[in-house]
Amino acid sequence: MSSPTFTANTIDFDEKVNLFRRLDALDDASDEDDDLEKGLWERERKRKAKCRAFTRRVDCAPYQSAPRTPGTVPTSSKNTTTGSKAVIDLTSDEADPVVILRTASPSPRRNQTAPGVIENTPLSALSKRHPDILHRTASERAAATAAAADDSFMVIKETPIRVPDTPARESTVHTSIIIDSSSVSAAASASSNMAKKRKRGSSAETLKLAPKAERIFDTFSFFYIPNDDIHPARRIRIAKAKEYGVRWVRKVEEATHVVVDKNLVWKDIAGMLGHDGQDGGGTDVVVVTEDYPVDCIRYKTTLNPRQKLYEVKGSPERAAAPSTVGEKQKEVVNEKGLGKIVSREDLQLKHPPRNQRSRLRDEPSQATTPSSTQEPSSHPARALPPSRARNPTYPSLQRHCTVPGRPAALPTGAGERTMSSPVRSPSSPSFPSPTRRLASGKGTGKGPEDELSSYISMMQQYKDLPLDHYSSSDDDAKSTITQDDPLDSSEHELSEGERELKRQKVIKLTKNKSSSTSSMAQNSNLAARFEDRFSCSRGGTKESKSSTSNNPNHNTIEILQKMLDYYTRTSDHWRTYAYRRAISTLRQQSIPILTSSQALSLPNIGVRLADKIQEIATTSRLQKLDYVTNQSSTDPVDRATQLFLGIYGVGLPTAQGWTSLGFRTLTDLLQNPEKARLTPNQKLGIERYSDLNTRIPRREVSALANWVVGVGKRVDPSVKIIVGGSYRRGAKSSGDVDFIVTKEGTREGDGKLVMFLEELLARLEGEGGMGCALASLRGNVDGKRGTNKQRWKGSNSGTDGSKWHGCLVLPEHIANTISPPPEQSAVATPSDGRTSRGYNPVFRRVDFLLVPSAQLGAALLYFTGNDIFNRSMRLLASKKGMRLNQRGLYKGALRGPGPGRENIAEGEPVEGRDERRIFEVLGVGWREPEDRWC
DNA sequence: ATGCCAACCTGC
DNA sequence: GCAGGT
DNA sequence: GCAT
Ligand SMILES: Cc1cn([C@H]2C[C@H](O)[C@@H](COP(=O)(O)OP(=O)(O)OP(=O)(O)O)O2)c(=O)[nH]c1=O
Ligand SMILES: [Mg+2]
Repeated sequence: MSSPTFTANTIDFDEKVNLFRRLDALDDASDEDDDLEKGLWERERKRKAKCRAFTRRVDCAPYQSAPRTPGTVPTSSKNTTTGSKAVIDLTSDEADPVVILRTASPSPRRNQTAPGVIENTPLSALSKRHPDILHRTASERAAATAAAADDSFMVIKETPIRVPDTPARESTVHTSIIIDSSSVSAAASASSNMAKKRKRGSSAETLKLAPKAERIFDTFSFFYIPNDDIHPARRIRIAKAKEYGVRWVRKVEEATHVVVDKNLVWKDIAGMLGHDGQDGGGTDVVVVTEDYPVDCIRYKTTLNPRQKLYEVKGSPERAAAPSTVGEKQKEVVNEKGLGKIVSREDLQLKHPPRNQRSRLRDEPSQATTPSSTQEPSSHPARALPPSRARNPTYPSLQRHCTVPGRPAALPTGAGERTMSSPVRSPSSPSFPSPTRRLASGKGTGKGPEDELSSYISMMQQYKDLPLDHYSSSDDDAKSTITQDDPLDSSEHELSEGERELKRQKVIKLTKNKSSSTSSMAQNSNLAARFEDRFSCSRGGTKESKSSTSNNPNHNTIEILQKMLDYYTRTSDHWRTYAYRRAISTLRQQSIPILTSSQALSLPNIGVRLADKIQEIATTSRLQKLDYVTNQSSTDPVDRATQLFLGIYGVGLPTAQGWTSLGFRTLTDLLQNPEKARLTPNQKLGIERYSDLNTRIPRREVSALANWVVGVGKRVDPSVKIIVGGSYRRGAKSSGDVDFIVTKEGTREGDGKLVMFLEELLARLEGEGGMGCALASLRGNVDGKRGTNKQRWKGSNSGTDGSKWHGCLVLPEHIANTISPPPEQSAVATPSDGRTSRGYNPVFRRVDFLLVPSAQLGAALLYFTGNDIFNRSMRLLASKKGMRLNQRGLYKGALRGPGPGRENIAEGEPVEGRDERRIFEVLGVGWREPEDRWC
């Protein structure tokens, strides 16, 4: 990407270029333009394309036909910005901007409805006392006066900048061959590893079954391709799988799974899959690579075999890059590496690449005591790929870390400054392992722990080779003898030996310590549990997020979190994803991460974030964050974008569309209905901008909830109303109130709960809790939607509306019962739309979830959140071949592998009623609602 | 280069 | 089918 | 954004 020509301090603020364009330039982020996938991700692709169309990046010239000059930015309506202004007060706490709506016109809040009410909004309808105000959706109410159609507001739309939509994608076919070679060599080296283990493995010929509970393959039968155990690697795999209960069959038809050698591609095996070879495997048999059983064993779980991870190359389902068998197989390189011995879980290092070419061949120390692991190979640089390896004691080398595209024009790059300054004394090496290792006496509990995690790391790197998780001491004794087998590929044998030796040392150590209890127990101690990699398994309290936390990287995390929040606002999905993961690993560290190389050694932290981490650690600031913060609070367009994003019902595309039309304030929008095309909900969002951006103090949530529950009890005492959401997690303030409504005996489809809700809402309104509906229960009643997917989603078929979504106001008499009353209208101006006296009615967002009794557990899980926790749980479920949604946990759900991600099989329900059981089935330890902050 | 990915719901 | 929401 |  050509370097941008601006400097940060010479930005022309009048330039009608929005924040994101500049960020992209500053970023030198290579935008991932092509998502071949559809659905949400396809949507995202289009969104990005559109965003770029708005921002018209002049700097990515290759594809655009005619780069437009900045002057051609549509400045359609500078006239609309006159007259009024909305001011954001960023000084208020909790970062909830309070917007004061000022208008030039003397009586902005006019007209015959209630003061402060805007025509054609839910509120206006409410104030006119429509009888069914709570039951009809806003649009229905507004239908009568629907605005006439006018010209499209997407003026920008056809300033087509020819977004580089799919640049040069065809080349992937060829490049894939090269990619192939790497994986082939990886497989080959793995195989050679296996060959080494053959001798020791031979002792395991006597099949011993794992304990029954551990036999994850009990109902499986594997057909291997090639279906023999000639190759030592495969023989061991097969034996291993058998120990976990698999049946090794000789005919494809009898198999539940076909396990394919990694050197084979689809077309090699298509013929063996029977008549339907090219039909995508019409039969039930599942085709996986050899990695699948290994991973299942490693995680002691039946994983979802349909993940891309386990897909045979060239599979027809997803048009994976076809490739001839990688005959260009490179020479197997020495893949010793793995110097790190002392990584603890909290210091877990990145897995070194498989083909690491490290030529260092430090002879392994032969001593058997743990302290002997002190050999130089434990230097962290060994764990890094050569291109990344650097001498951590030379600050100047940090320049290697700088992003190539980082604009030189960046004003006095803080990163540069910190790097040239001798911030890091030699006494603070980037890798703290020596001290830690010294601390690890052999008798202490810590020493073995370090050794164990090094073993874990090795397992993860060389997961291709099945490990003797529960091999008996005899096996180990043998293996120590036969550790080196010069049979194959002499060039890496020594490293093999080293690795082997270390592994065995670990095993010995373990055995010494835990005196060979059930060998499986050892295994579970050794292997990081599959579930533990998901954030839903890790702790998380609201305190653990707050600044009172004693996390050593607290400051870094906080700043990175702000970056995450920023990118979330920009809907930059994948960057957000990466930040989340990086922050997650950072949060697990027990020591401060101070240098970039230190950070780089951690998983999910790459060069860009590592640089940022170092910058934060040394300067307590992050230039880029300062820049974007300043930008979004200074630049008029960015300010407007942020302002509009605060409107309920407005997202980034809409907000950017408005700023492109020249709108800058809320009144701009209200005064140009033709162009702004506000939906009814958006009108309410503007009208109640402040209300809906104000968080609700906990005690007020309690008051509101008590009131609602009380009224509900009078409607039907057998209906249970539970408050979920952040309130259930113990939050001190909530953005809304989430109610779960359920009743024993209710089933999907019977309209009992719907009727209850209608009655409840009517009574609530009658008691002064005026409100409005934002989205009503539609419930798939009308057959408008009949596609397969929809029907599947709507397994809540029939008249089962499930969620109601609207606003309520705490009635005054209820509000008065709150201990410190909620601010009696600071400026008691009677003309200000306040009810009377001083009461200041605030619209509060409220959600009702109607739940059949058999789904209460899943609904609680869903509605308690938080959102990240939910997504983590659901991801975990899907990785295990299950599906989790608000109705329940399903087993055997198949989500089509392809980009379409259709739901092949709904799956059979496993659990929905008991929240606790869902945790159990998923293998996640129970977490109290208070501990579900992720 | 390309994958990564929660699973739904309503409004328009 | 997209936008916005939980 | 990171990892492969
Ligand atoms: C926003 C969101 C919520 N949820 C679930 C988890 C949430 O706890 C629950 C309610 O949603 P929210 O009310 O939006 O979130 P919250 O209650 O956790 O936080 P607050 O109201 O204080 O802002 O719905 C999702 O599953 N996915 C989502 O994207
Ligand atoms: Mg909530």
